[in-house]
Amino acid sequence: MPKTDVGKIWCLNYRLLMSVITSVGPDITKLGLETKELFLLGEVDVHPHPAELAAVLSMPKPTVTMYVKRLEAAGFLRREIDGADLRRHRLILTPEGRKTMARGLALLSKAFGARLARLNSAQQSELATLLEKLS
Amino acid sequence: MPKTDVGKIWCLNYRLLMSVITSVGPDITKLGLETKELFLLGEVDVHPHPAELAAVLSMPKPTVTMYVKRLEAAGFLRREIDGADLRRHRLILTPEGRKTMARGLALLSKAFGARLARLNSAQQSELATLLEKLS
DNA sequence: CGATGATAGTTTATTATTAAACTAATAAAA
DNA sequence: TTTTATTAGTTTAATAATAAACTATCATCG
Repeated sequence: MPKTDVGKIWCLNYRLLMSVITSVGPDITKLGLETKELFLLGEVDVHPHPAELAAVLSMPKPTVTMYVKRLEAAGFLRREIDGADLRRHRLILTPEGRKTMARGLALLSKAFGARLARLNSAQQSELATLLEKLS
Repeated sequence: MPKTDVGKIWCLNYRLLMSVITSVGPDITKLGLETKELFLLGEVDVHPHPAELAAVLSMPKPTVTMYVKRLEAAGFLRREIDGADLRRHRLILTPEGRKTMARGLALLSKAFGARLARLNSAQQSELATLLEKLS
């Protein structure tokens, strides 16, 4: 069996993601946030501190600052100062933010699902399993 | 078996790609190009026209214009006017560009390969096949 | 305790990206 | 053949993202 071309898998995967993002972008924007802001919202429950978010999402800290500022202004999240460490800000999704996040992720799932529809059911499960192992 | 959470898998996959990109970024920069410029170089053989590249890579056309300009200035590719259609520019990798592309993709493969190593050889082939159908 | 180094988050100044408008060439239709 | 509509690529003008430098707080060590 020929050795798998890692670079090729990489490029395919990259293109897939970018194309899904591009296709849902406009619909997500209609919800009142940008795609990357949606990703951030999606991680807030698990990683409520900006520094963690920057690390998990591979974003520079100032980028997180800016997104958080916008998301807060839009009423999707609020911040509390962490009593135990006055430097840290604990981010909390508002009910509105949670609702919007769910809608956004649903759009994303739908778009990704549309691609997935090219595969039969068994292949979809297989792909899910493989990607899960990689993450 | 529970129904797979498409959105969750998608987010995991997204984070995987971003984290790989971020980790190799500095090394790729040392080769004299940016990560996204490398992706572009990698598609030039198959899609030699800027408009196609924009579509395939989900990039706006002006972004391609700018990257091409830089890559040409750096000596990694050159352009010819397509005789059959004077609007179109055919992009061609220079030997130097091809060498640099190979090096960059090797860096990417190495970083991604570390993750991919969690799959056995058959699973890697399977993943490649599935992603190809999705792209 | 102080002092020194590290961390959280922000601000500022710069660079990167892109939407909108444009030129030039082709294709299609009248 | 002249419109008219499309397509390829670029330029310009504006926005988005980020590196570098900063403030404030915490942690460690003498």
